[in-house]
Parts: sequence; structure tokens; C-alpha cells
Amino acid sequence: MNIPKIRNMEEFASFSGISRPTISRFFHDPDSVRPATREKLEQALSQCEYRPNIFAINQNRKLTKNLGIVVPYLADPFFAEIARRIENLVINAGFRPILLSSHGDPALEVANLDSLRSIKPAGVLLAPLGRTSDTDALAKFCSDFPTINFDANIYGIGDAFIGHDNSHATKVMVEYLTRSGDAPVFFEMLTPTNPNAGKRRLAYLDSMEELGLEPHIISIEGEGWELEEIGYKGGLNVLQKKELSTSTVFCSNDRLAIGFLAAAFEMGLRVGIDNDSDLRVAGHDNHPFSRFTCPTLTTISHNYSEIAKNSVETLMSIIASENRDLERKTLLFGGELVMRASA
Amino acid sequence: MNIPKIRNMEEFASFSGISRPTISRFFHDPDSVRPATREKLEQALSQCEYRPNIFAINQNRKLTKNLGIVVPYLADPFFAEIARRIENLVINAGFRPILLSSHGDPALEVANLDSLRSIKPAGVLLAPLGRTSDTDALAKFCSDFPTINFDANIYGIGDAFIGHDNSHATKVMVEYLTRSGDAPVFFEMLTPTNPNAGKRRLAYLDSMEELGLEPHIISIEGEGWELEEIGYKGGLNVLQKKELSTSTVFCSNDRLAIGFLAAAFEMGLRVGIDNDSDLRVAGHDNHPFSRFTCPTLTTISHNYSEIAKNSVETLMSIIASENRDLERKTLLFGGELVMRASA
DNA sequence: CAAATAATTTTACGCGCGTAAAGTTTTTTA
DNA sequence: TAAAAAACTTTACGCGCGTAAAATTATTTG
Repeated sequence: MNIPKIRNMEEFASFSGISRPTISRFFHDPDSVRPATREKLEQALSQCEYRPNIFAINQNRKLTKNLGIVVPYLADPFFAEIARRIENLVINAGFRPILLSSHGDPALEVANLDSLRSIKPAGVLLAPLGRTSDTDALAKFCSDFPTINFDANIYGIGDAFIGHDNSHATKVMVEYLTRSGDAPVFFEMLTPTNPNAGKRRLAYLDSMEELGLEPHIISIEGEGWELEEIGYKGGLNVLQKKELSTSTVFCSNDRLAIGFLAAAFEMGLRVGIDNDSDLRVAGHDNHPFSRFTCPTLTTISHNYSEIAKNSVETLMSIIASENRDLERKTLLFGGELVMRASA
Repeated sequence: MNIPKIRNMEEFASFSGISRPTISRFFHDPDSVRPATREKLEQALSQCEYRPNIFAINQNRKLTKNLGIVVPYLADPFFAEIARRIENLVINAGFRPILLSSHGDPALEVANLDSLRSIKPAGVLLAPLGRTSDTDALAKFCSDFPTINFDANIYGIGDAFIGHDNSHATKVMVEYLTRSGDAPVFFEMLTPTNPNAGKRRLAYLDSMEELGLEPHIISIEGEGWELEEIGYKGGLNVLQKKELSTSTVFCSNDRLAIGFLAAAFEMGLRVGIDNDSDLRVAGHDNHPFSRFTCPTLTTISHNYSEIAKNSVETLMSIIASENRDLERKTLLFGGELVMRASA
């Protein structure tokens, strides 16, 4: 009952016995006031629940503590997972994360950036759609705000790119599959949205050549982000027409692989690494659900934690240094082979 | 080059030849100004890219256009999907959605509400964690802001509850399973976080009694939101110990079912509705991935679209009427049986 | 302990917009 | 076409806080 209702910083000043400008500094950075003062304020805070009005703060500060996170498709657990990690890091860095999903829609991607623009973010972590992105709109945004491009590299976009080393990961998987059985056929989308797909394709070709093997790529049609569905339909087609030149399939990503597994199952084919199986199937990404497919999916993980950590740290250093003229750097992190039952 | 840099509403007033208060009204509601005026302003807007400062707007308006959406676990595609729908509806209603995930953590749930508090939302759509939620903190928040409780009903929380009719759905499934084969054993968590689980359990008991059948519930241990893992481990245990009294398993939700399927697969058991299968497995929720399990999962859908639509509409009407004294109403929507290969 | 330094207080202005009141112009109604 | 109604302009104040400058007080240094 005795908790006083503090309506603004002025009132909190009288309540705490400290002047308003000092309080303003305190909320901006507690270490900028004398320990004795800080203690008084913390004491007062514990008695009245005052918090500065965030709109008034942001209106007057040139630099907000808002930090945008834009992902292409949040309903994909892969992005949900990486977004979750990034969010935590951002909060720990003292910023306020604003998570937006483009839901696979280029127009929404631009709208999201527009929406961020209005809240004057200190910086943005952007995982773009890729091929379908409105590159000009993204570039314009990036020139106005410090931006880290992650996951899907669009050249020239952002102050840095942090991502997965597709080339290395693909090579590791091709080698593993070859050593442990047949050489892999590469199963991919003909027109993938995500640019990682192209890199994986090239890396597959390179790896096969290095091993002196004949590459075989199956590119299936399909548009959008319903990758399981696309993989399923494409898989059915491939299996019905018996287009596989070997009994090992390396899918461009786990979601395609999940669809492919469903197709194989429906065809009555036995997938697995054991001798009495008809087929081996591997994926790429270590999708959260790949542990629970039947059989469990052999795949390559991203280094989630390093990618998240470095994305945030790089952005923080740019924000802190206020220097955006550095050359766009690229950081790639290697994944790890995850050997499960499917291959 | 001739695009003028407009820095505030004052400058836009001179630029457009309309007075500032009128412009203010225009941005608040374009229909509140004369068509001729509106056209002039839209004309001017197309020539200079001015947009009102959102912080200044929100600072001065008692009611913001911010609308919070809090879900318990965004990495669960089920919530990602419903959040996606709600977001779209909110945007179309002219509000700005702020999507927050509690990541399964009660403390973060409270922190999320606290964070929303600071941006003075016009209203909030809250899907709480459930059992682990800090009910007092939620209640306090709900008393300060118009709040719709959805998905997981916590009695007394929010101005209304909108959700899935677990009772009806469970009954439909029990009947279907019984008619098409063995009566189902109910497979659930002993201490589920989500309160829907309890309702499903009771509905199972009721349904079995109505049908004159002996109920059989298997409650497995486990904590947290890694439901597939819990279902997998529990499933392995149950199958190894041959604890099933019939060959039909009705899982309390799809994620448990996905884990159970993985366990059955590993045990070499054939799951499906056809005669040469060992086991039938059904789920509940029509999880986005249930279409791609092996075999595809028979389940019951939520009425996603109605739940999303009614949640948003109810909240809008409360916001519009400014009347929060109405009795807390409960709206339940029935799901549909989705017959697939697993049962 | 005096001087130098650091932190705080006082005073004052500005940010960009909401909004109220009174007066003016335009549109609608009869 | 005059009167009534609606929309607009002008003027003015307030929101809650950032921030700058000068004056004051507290702390550190030698």
C-alpha cells in the first residue's frame, strides 16, 4: 500500500533524492555514477518500481538500444533455434532484440526492414531470403544501419557475413559417404531460394572430382519454403523412375531429406546404413527434427553457437566503434559430421 | 536529387501545405480528413518519404498501436505457425505485433511481459507456459492491460480464453480408433507443462467409459519442452517392457507421438493401420511435421485459423470498447480428425 | 590540509508529436 | 442562397527524457 506511484524521472528524482540528470546518466550506464549514488538509486528503485519511459528515451537518444533480428522463415525450427540463441546474446549485451520473420515473402522482408527503420535500430542481424530478396531494398537499408548478414550470403549486403562453411561440410560428408559405402548422388532443388544450396552443389562437384568419382546431381522442381513437401514429391518421382545411379543420396538440406525419407518409406524402401537396407540418405544442417526421423538422419551440423556468437559480437564492435568503413569481412564456421542411422 | 529531406511533421506541413494538427489526424486515421485533403497528403507523401517518428507518437498517445504476442516456445513449429497467423491478422488490423517467445522458461515469460509493459501495448495475446507459469505475475500483468489468453487456459488469466476443444477432439479420436481397430491406450507425460494435457487425459477417461471400455493410461516421466525426446525415451521403455494392453496408442500430442514413432522404429516394430502392422499410433495437434513422419501420423487438427481469428477479434473489440469489466468468456473450437497412415 | 579533480545539482532548452481551444474556411443541408 | 455543420488553421501547451553549461559539492591527490 505504501508503494508510491512514480510517474516520471522528475518524481523519481524527488523520491530518491538524486537529481534528474544524474538519474538519466545512471540509467544509461550505472557505472557512470559514484558507487554511493548508485547504491542510493538502487535502493530507491527497489522501493518503487520506476522505469524510464522507453519511448521518451529513444526519441531523444540518437542511438537506441534496439537491435533487429530478421530471419526468412521462423516456422522453420532451424531459424527458430538460431534466433533463440541470438536473442539471448543480444539481451546479455544490454540490447533489446526485435525478432521479425519474413515468412518466405520478399515483400514482407522489405516491410520488416521498413518497420525496423522506424525504430532506429542500433544495428540489425539479417538472414535474408536469398534469391527472391529485393537486393536493392536490402542494400539501401544496410547503407543506413549497421547490418550483419548471416546464414545466407548476399554479396555486398551488410558490413560482414557470418555463416556456415558449406564447402567444407559438403566435402566431409561426401568423403564419409564414399568411405562407408556407395558414392552419393546429390539431391537438390533446381531453383532453391537459399544461396547456400548453390555452394553445396559446387562443393559436391568439387569433392567428387577430387575423389575421382562421377558426380550425379538430381535437381527437382518446386518453389517456396515447403521443403519437406518438395523433397517428398521429388523423392517419390526419383524413386519411382529409378533415377538413382547409386544407393546413396546426399540431400542438399535436412528438410528435403525428411521429405525424401517419407517418400522412401511410402515406397516400401528400407533406408539405413546396415547391410539389409536398400538406400542410404544423408542431409545437411542438423535440423532439430533430424534426430527423430525414421531412421534418424545422418547429417552435418552448423556451428550454431559460434555463428550466433560471432554475429552478435561483430555487430557490437561495429556499433561501439561507430566505424562502418571497414571492408566487408566474411567469417565461415565449419560444421560437424553427425553420424546417425540413415547413412 | 530533388527529394526533400523532411525531418518532422512541421516540415511536412510546410511541404504539403496542410497544417500540422490535420496531418496528425491523417496519420492516426486517414478517413478522418476530407478526401481532397487526404489526396493532397498522399501526393506529398509520394514525393518525400516522410514518416512520423514512432517514439514521439507512442510517447504522447495514451494508447499505442503496439500489440504483444507471447508464446511459450517459438522453436516449436506449432507455435510458430499460430504466431504467424496471428501476426498477419494483427498487422491487417493496423497494429504492430511484437512477437516474444518464453523459450519454455517461466522467468523469461515474466521478463517478456515486463518488456511489453514498457512499450505500453494496446493489448496482448498470451499463450502461457502453463503449470510452470508464475501465475501471480501473469495475473498482475493482465489486470493492467487487455489480455487474451490462448492455447493454454489458466483460469482467471486474461479477459477471455480462446482455444482448442480438447474434450471433443479427444472423444472423436477415441471413437475413431475404437471403430477402426483396438481401443487406444493413452500415452502422456506424468507432469506436462501444458494444461491441455490434463483435459485430454480426462476426456480420454470419459470417452472410454462412454464406450464401455477399460481405460489404460501410461504416464511417462520427463520435464521441459523436448517432447520428442521424452516421447522417444518413454516409448522405448514402454515397448521394451511390453506395457501396452492393446496395439493402439493415442499420444497426448504429436510431438510425443513423433518420439514414440522413433522408438517403435528403432525396436523394429511396424506402425500403421494396415493388417500386417504391429502397432497403431495416433497423435493430437496436427503438428506441421506430422505429415512427414514415417508412417504419416494420424492426428486431430486444431482449428488454427478460427483460433487465431477469434483471438485477435476479441482483443480488438475489447480495445475498441475500452470496457474490460465483462465476464471472462471462453471460446473453444473443435478440431478435425486427420486420417493418415499411422492409425 | 589545500589544491586539483571528479561528481553532482541547478537551470534551461529541445526532441517530435498529441491534443485542446478558438477562430476561419469550406462543404452540406434545407 | 442563407444557415448549419464539418473540416481546417492558428496558437499553445504538454509528454518524459536527453543533454549542455555553469555553479556547487564531494572526493582524491600530494
